[in-house]
Amino acid sequence: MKRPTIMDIARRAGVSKGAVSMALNGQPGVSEATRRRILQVAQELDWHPNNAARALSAARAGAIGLVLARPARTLGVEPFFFQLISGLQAELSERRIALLLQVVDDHVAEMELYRQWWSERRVDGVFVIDLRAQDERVRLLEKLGLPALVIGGPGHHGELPSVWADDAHGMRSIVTHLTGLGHKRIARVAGLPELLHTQRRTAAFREATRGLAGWTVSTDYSGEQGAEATRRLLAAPEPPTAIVYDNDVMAVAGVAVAAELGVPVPERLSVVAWDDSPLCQLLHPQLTALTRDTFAFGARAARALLDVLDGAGGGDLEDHVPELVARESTAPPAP
Amino acid sequence: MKRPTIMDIARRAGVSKGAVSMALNGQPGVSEATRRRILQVAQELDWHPNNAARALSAARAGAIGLVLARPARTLGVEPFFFQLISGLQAELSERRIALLLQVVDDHVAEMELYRQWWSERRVDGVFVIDLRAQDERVRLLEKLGLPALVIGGPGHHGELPSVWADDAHGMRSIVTHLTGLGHKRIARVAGLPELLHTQRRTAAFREATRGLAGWTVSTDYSGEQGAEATRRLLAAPEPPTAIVYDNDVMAVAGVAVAAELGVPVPERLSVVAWDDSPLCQLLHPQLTALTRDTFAFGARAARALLDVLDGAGGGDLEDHVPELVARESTAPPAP
DNA sequence: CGCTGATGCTGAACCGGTTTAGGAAGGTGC
DNA sequence: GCACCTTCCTAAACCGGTTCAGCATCAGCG
Repeated sequence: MKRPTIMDIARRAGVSKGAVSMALNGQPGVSEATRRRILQVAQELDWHPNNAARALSAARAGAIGLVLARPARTLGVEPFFFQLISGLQAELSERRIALLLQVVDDHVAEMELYRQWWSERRVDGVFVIDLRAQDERVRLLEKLGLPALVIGGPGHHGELPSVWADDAHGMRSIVTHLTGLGHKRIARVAGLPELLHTQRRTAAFREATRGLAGWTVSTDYSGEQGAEATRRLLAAPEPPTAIVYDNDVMAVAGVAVAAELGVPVPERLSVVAWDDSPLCQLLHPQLTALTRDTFAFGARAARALLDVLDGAGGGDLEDHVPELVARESTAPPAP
Repeated sequence: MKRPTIMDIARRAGVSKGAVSMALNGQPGVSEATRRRILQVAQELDWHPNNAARALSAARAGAIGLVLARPARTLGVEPFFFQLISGLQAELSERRIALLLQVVDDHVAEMELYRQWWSERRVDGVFVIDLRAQDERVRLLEKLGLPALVIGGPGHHGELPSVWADDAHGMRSIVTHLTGLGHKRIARVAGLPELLHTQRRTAAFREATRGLAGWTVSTDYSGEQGAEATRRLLAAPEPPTAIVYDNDVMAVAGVAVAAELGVPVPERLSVVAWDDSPLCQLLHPQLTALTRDTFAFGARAARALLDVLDGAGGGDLEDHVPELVARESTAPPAP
């Protein structure tokens, strides 16, 4: 099949290609009558702009990049990312902007990719996730002048705009729920300690458990390490009566370990998952979880970046506060 | 920061831009000495080709598209897709080809997107997944002449090349394992019945369970429906002694339901998952599963599509046969 | 020595859009 | 009647690459 170009339209409508371009982009410079005629012809021919040509002359790529730099093994299982991507996508596709997805091994490769994308003009901007303290990526993106939106703030994202949820509030609501039930020995199985949002949750957890026995162990977010951490916690001389997990996958693994060790949930151990997913409701008992609308979060993030590209917006944007859904995995501790 | 163009290199090397282009692309037409000088200058200036310009003149987009047309809810949980995408990616990025990912609601939207991508020349080709019988997408792609690789054959993919795994063999190895243990009442919780690979597995299952009590129930691949199906199966007057699940998520849900109903696994119910994942090893008992190297499968698929774009290859390509890993969730049936 | 062919390079056309300088036509003010 | 301003449109330049016809240069050969 032959693709029609702007010249084909111009010929059929009996005008110059410049006029066609103006008409199709809603620019002033053509009469209303001519504009209608041109649009009519464009529709007849089923014309769509050649993306490369437009990108070349208008200096926009029509694409946004997203790099995932967690090891594929830990990624695979987390519903969070797919929800986020779906949300980003939903917003971008309305503006006919594509999402370039790339999975890399580490931050070095990620930064190399930013350089490459920038110098090839492949993307108009990028989403940055899993922010760390003094994150090098922020400096690089600022230096390159590649528009970027940091998903997960606040703080440490320099001049880049960011969208974030209130981790501290979420953590407080979890601990309040547990202490309300009477728990005094609360452990937390955290995700990657170098991530900023992990650090914020850790600080909030420490603050909220002041006066109680509260301690945090770190993992890489994988189910394996979640299981391993749970095993160690429950084997301690004075095991916790409640465990808070930093994601749903580790919580599921934790419940499995408890069952294996003969520790009934919630009778002798309460479990809370950060991030909800169908998984949490499949299990027996169903997991108490902190839910957030990740799809909507993604959509909001995409809109924020688009605003930046349009020259508007910027700065920090706080997302809705996540909500705790109490299910069957939390109960008062055994006396 | 200012991006250098091919003209900047030409000026600094004292040659024409045509010569620079030839040198950088390894085309004949320049002497070895000049080529080295040009490459040297390009490196000094840290030049990278402008993707849009290259796409416009060379009529290649430098990108491959992948559309996911399952509802986001069922997608989120499956490790399979992330593994597949990582594999595709790994191969594509070596050739500096980007992956465009889009999540849509249904096949209609998917086909619309193919039209759009085609007319905008956004991609050089696409991967097609979740093939159905008499799939309309195949006809559309053939009509458009948009290069495509069907992941999951054989059959029903028209003239399009395809990469696939032997579902029938996998199913036979599962049933053989179960009958070898002595099972005579085997149920199967299948995925979406309209998908071709589901149909192939169903046919193979029927064939392999000939002479036994074997039956299949359909789901949408989600954990919820997997749980629901399990509940119904176990409530029957003569429940199965083994259940084969079409993915890991449903198998996990099934085990949870069994626990809830007080049916011990594997003593009174054996469980096998099609597709392995860390999830299967976290559970207690660990799940017997059919494992395949999805990452490698993705990489192979990407290579196959690249071959097609290069004018080579085509036709059917069979992937390695998946392998059954026996763990703790299968055992002889209760007497 | 003149012819042939290969080699190495230049200059220009081209891909399909966007943008801008400028010109024709028509209306307005004095 | 003439200067001046809008409105609507055309022609051409431009984005940054690739490709190709054609021109010099030089070696090989009869």
